[in-house]
Amino acid sequence: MEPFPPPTEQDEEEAEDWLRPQPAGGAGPSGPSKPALARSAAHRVIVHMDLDCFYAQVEMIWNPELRDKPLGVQQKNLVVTSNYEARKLGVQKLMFVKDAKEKCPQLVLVNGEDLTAYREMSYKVTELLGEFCPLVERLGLDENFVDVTEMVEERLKQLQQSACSRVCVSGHVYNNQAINLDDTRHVRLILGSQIAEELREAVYTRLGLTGCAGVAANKLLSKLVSGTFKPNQQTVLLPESRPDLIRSLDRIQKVPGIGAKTARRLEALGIRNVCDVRAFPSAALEAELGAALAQRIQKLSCGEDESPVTPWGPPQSFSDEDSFKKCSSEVEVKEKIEELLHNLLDRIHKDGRQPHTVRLTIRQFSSTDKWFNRESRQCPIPPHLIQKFGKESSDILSPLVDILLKLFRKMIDVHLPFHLTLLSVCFSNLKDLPCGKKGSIGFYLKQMSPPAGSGKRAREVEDVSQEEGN
DNA sequence: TGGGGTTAT
DNA sequence: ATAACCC
Repeated sequence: MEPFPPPTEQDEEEAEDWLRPQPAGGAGPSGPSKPALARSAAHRVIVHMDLDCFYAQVEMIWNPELRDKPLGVQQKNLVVTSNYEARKLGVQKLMFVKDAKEKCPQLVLVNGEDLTAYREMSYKVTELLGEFCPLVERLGLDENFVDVTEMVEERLKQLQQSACSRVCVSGHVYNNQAINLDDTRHVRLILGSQIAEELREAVYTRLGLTGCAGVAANKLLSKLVSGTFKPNQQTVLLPESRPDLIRSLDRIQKVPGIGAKTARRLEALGIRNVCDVRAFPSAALEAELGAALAQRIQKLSCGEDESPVTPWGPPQSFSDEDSFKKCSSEVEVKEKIEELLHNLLDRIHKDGRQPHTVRLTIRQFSSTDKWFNRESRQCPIPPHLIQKFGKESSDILSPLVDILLKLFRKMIDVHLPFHLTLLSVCFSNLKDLPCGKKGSIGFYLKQMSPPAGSGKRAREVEDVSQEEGN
């Protein structure tokens, strides 16, 4: 499936992850194969792209009148994102609506609980990046990693042939470090910064979105460096500045891959920052966390990350959820499930593949342990129902509701009182249609354009005080 | 704290 | 099925 160069001696040591065939997305080196050159690339060049306040940007594209106003995107009682106008006035991410309104009474809020528009725009970005280079990995809706090593190697070759060595960095250099053009690692990263600039430019001119980029030798470093200059700028990290970037992580949880749980366990060991991790005896750390996690953490703390950029293509699951103050009767549960299913069936229909598994997730109220008391049950979808996903026949709906209510009763004894605060339905184990042919690659494109003059989306939220549920 | 996603166990 | 991670 992949033009894989025959192995040589030097291959043994230098074979890097990105050289291996990728699982999905039709990824592979394009153009003429040049084995010797590709293999000599001991260094990868990775771009991390991070769109600026993504939800707010999408809203401003849909409704340009919002552009010069302080804007917040609201989900339930939270302002999950705000534009820079609002941030200047003190409205930060994940602020309570109440606090945000206090800080900034002129704040305009739009409801962002329906992610459809964001999701569609997000895939357009990933797809656009995929036009430049096949190795694009998504992280959430607003971030992408791009492995531009191959592009850099091509440009490096051209540069070396053209005898004129005028290369100029695009954007910032981390720490303002001096560039050494005799160091090919520097030159590669500079070429990477030029590519990053082109990617950002394309995303802006074709989709109207601004964002930041970081350029470095692996995913971890590119992600860390991309945030150094914040709205709509980019930064490249040269190898000599790597220790500085790593040291700037004052708290261990800022290392991507180390979340709340491990951070707390590490803190119990007296480990607060990256330097502490490295100073800590490996054996003791492995005894505490297990070998796999301990070794990963120590690598990350040194800025080492060999994980490849892995394109996923279309999503591997579709889910829809809703949270609320209270849901305590089976009838309400059924209504909520029907709502969730409507949205999901539509999305699955547009996708074209068929799910083979359904899952229901609930969250029960508990005053202690405020969040994260979720449980779920899943089951295979009966084959005769699977067939019906392609058709628009709405008689899939009630059998699915029945299945989901059975799953619900596995978790909740409906004769006893209950108090739910969240319901979620997830379809997974997606498979292409048996007929084949059309379902190939390309991966995802929906037709949707901003409503031009057709009025605002009626999504503005005037009154925040309304409650859901009973 | 939302409304999603992923992988590892 | 859960638990961890990411946004």
